[in-house]
Amino acid sequence: MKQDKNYWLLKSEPNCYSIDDLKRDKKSVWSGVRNYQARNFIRDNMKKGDGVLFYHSNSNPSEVVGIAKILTNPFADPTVFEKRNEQYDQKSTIENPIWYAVDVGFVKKFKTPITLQKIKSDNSLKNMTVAQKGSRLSVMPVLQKHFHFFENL
DNA sequence: GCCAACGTTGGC
DNA sequence: GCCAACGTTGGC
Repeated sequence: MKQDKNYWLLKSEPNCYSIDDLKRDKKSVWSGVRNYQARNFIRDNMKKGDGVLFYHSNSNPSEVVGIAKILTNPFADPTVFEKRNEQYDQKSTIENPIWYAVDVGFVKKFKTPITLQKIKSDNSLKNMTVAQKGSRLSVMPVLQKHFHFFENL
């Protein structure tokens, strides 16, 4: 695993879990990811101390609303073991998990969010993965230079 | 292993 | 609500 700090964009639907929820809770378990590509990012590259852009998807408008940070290294997604969860029956164990989660901590909420439209129209931001057509991943890597733009807002 | 059918995501 | 862009499922 690389030593350098990595940066991520995490999507959440605000009516499900918003930046205000994270601000209130201070931290939250980022669980329930059931996409293999997103899983691989979490499992293989995400680690304690990484930076996070918090993004509201399916929103009006969709936008980056704040900064968060990764508080833990990846661990077995606990929602897999909930009996009423449809994932309960699969062969995911603590020793050999299929799905992973991390703890995410609140850092700050922007006074003015950066809309997807703004990202797409900004020459230095428009090549971000989130601005690309058809990108549906809920977890995606972010370049350091892009993270710094948001961090310095 | 191919691929059609179906389900989901998410911008608009 | 529409639909493009995926991902998943299952018959063959």
